[in-house]
Amino acid sequence: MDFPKRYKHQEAEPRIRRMWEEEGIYRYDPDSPLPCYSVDTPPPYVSSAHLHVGHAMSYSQAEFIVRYKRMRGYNVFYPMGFDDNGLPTERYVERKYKVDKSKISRREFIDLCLKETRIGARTYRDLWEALGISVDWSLTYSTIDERSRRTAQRSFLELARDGLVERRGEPILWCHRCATAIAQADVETLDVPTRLHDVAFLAGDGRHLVISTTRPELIPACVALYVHPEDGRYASLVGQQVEVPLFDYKVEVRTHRDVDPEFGTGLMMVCTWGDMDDVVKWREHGLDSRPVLDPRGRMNELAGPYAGLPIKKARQQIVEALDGAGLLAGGRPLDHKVGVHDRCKTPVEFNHSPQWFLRVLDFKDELLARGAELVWFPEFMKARYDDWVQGLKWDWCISRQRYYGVPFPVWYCVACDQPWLAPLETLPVDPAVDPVPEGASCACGGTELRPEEDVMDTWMTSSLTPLINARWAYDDEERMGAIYPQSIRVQAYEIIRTWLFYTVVKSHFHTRSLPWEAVMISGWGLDSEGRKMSKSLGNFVEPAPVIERYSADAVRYWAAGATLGSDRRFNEQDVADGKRLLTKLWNATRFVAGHLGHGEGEDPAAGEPTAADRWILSRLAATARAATDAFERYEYSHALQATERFFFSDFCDNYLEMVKERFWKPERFAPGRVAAARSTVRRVLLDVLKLFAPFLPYLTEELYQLVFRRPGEPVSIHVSRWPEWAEGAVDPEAEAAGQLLVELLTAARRWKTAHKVHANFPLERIVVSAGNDRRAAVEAVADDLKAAAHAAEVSLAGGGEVETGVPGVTLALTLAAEPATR
RNA sequence: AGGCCCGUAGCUCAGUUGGUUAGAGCGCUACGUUGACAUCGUAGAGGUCAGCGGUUCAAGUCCGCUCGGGCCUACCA
Repeated sequence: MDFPKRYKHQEAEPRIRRMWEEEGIYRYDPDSPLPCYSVDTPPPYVSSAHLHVGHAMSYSQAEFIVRYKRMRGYNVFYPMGFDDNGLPTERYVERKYKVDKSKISRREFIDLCLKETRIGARTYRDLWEALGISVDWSLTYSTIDERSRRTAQRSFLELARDGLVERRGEPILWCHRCATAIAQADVETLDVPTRLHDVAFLAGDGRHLVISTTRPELIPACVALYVHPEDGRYASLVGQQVEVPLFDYKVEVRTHRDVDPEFGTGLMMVCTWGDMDDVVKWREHGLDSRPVLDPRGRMNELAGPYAGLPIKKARQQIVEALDGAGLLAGGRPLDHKVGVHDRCKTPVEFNHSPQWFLRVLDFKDELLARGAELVWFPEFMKARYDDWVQGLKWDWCISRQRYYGVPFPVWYCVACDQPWLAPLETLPVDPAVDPVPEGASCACGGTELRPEEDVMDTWMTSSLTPLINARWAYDDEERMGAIYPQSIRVQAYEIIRTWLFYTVVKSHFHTRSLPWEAVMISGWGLDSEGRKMSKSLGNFVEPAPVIERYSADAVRYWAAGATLGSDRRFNEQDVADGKRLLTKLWNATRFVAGHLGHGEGEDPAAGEPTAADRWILSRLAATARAATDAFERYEYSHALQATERFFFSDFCDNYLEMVKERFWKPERFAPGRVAAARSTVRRVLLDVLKLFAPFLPYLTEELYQLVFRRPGEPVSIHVSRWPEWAEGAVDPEAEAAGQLLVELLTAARRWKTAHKVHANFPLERIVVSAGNDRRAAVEAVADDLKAAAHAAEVSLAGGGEVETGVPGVTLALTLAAEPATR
């Protein structure tokens, strides 16, 4: 048999990949009678060029499960998507081409986005393919393609029809850098060292009323001062007007129970809108509005001499002016947690403008119930969902003042400003370029319409991935029935509050169901110090060179080491361990292949099995069961661990040593014994390869093709059947016998080591001493012991002096010759 | 401030529903091999399972508290 001495992954992996592609083994078959296992996998942002080994880790982990399910006989529906719309892409294009939306036309900007999108998609696909991710590329979607636009627009129209989407003007979270409204989920908090300034307001009696603020630039936006209603110090001031420092107007002193009398001086400045508290009081008490910031974050004319300044500059100058006027009473540093836009880290402000909202606040209970209905792997990740839903404060703002995204299918009546919604049959539509649909007219009678210019939040589209996959927007009932709700959503934990939550929302409203039956949450790949990988920290490990050096299988091996949902540090040593496993598998198979003969040993029941054969078959069954149980719990790492332990310890260290003699000197054994060795070793090794196949798809495929595949058998190990075991295959008696055999063999090897001879050194005889209760057991393994220890004779008698791991059983050993001394 | 996760050998981590003497890989030391093995085998050193208290015949595992780390959420105007 032509079996290369070494496995060369650089050559093998691309070749095997081509074979998979030609045979189409990962293709979804809509006509298959098999049960469907459908996967909703994250469409990565293609524009960011930020892939590191952590991404390789989480995609691999999900894929272990997919491969397992495929081998269990499921008709797998596994599409990849590319998320190429929305702010991340825009931000990337702005940075790469040094443009922003004020300097370039909408059309040119979108063209750049599309261009980057295509480049990014290619990079991503190359990596997923190299890693051996078994997606069906014919099912690929992108979040800006026609199907996704139609799906997102239809979703919008149906939600609007049902009163779940509405257009309202209110203070909304706003990013000045991106010049757009954003949603609560787009905000993250950062620690920002800042300064708390004590500023004096002037009461009518000339008294200084000192308030503490981190936002002195919002003094011109001040609309009231607040005190606690029972704070005696200020009782006489309530209802009075006080002078705003530096700015020539007055505000009223009011009361609110939220004010903490212990904080600062117990006086609180309320502005047009520095934070959520300001919004609440503004709404509750009908306060005036003094918005001082324009949409780009500059002070407007209400700021008087400071008009035109950006926030930070205005703050600095106003502080100086206060100081100069003797109105700065003090200050101290403060570690402030500031809400920032997650995409650009710009502090979030409030802006009052009309936006589209999807109502979620009224449905918290229903959404929590959906979360409880979903099966979570691991279970503890559900808490993140519950916490997020319970903490929601805003309806979902879905409109963005941006260019590159799915347009709203909306026009406005020029006469009355009411929105006019495009009919379903026109979708997808882009009001910015498409003509107004024929016959469109407003309920007020107006016929002149202007297009909506905003685009949708990117999550409006990606929250529909299960419905995009199911071709919901095309009323494809066959596809819908086959794959929806999907079997599994796979993703990492940081987007539970966004992607997972929003997808649950959409499916709840559109199909009154969950989008999937279960969700599998992966952890993060961290650097060797346990830090998050990032370009700025310089701890970014790109997957491609690691794959090149150690193979994709070895990278996957590393990824499989993280238990479900937990983070894993990246160490090259772990990948090297994976490479070592590949070498060991290669060599073990090479050895076995050399002794299988041709066409022999096909029948697992052939021959006369020895105790060793029965033992390894029982261990195999136990291992397959453990791995299968683990996979059913999505604990891929436990499945690998069980398989690896069996392979190294039971199979290589012991069983192969036990059968060597039957392979080397078959003439000394009954033919049935030799046949049993061949059939058993073939059976066990094939099943071992199958148990490893989800983790090491390339190497196991190569070995399957080299040694095991026969005409009429599956074209690939990855579409072969997962190992099964018969009732009673795990045989306690066979295990006990094997255990005894291993103990005796170990004792014999230890003795040989002590006598400075190698493990295969021939023995003239082994005399086993055992009590009556163990004699029969020893006799049952004597032949295997003789072969494994390379002894000419094994007999039972008294008087052994060599201890074994079995109480009461001792050995006496005699070398067949004097060891050569050197 | 609240929630979740974590703290086990020098390093990276397993330890299922509580059950002998706490494990693996790597690393380290010694010896021996290399007739599947850019290897392998055998043996060894190395652990107050973060700490304290509780439940129990029995706790790394369950409960409470403390300390330390990470993440999430909410806040100090």
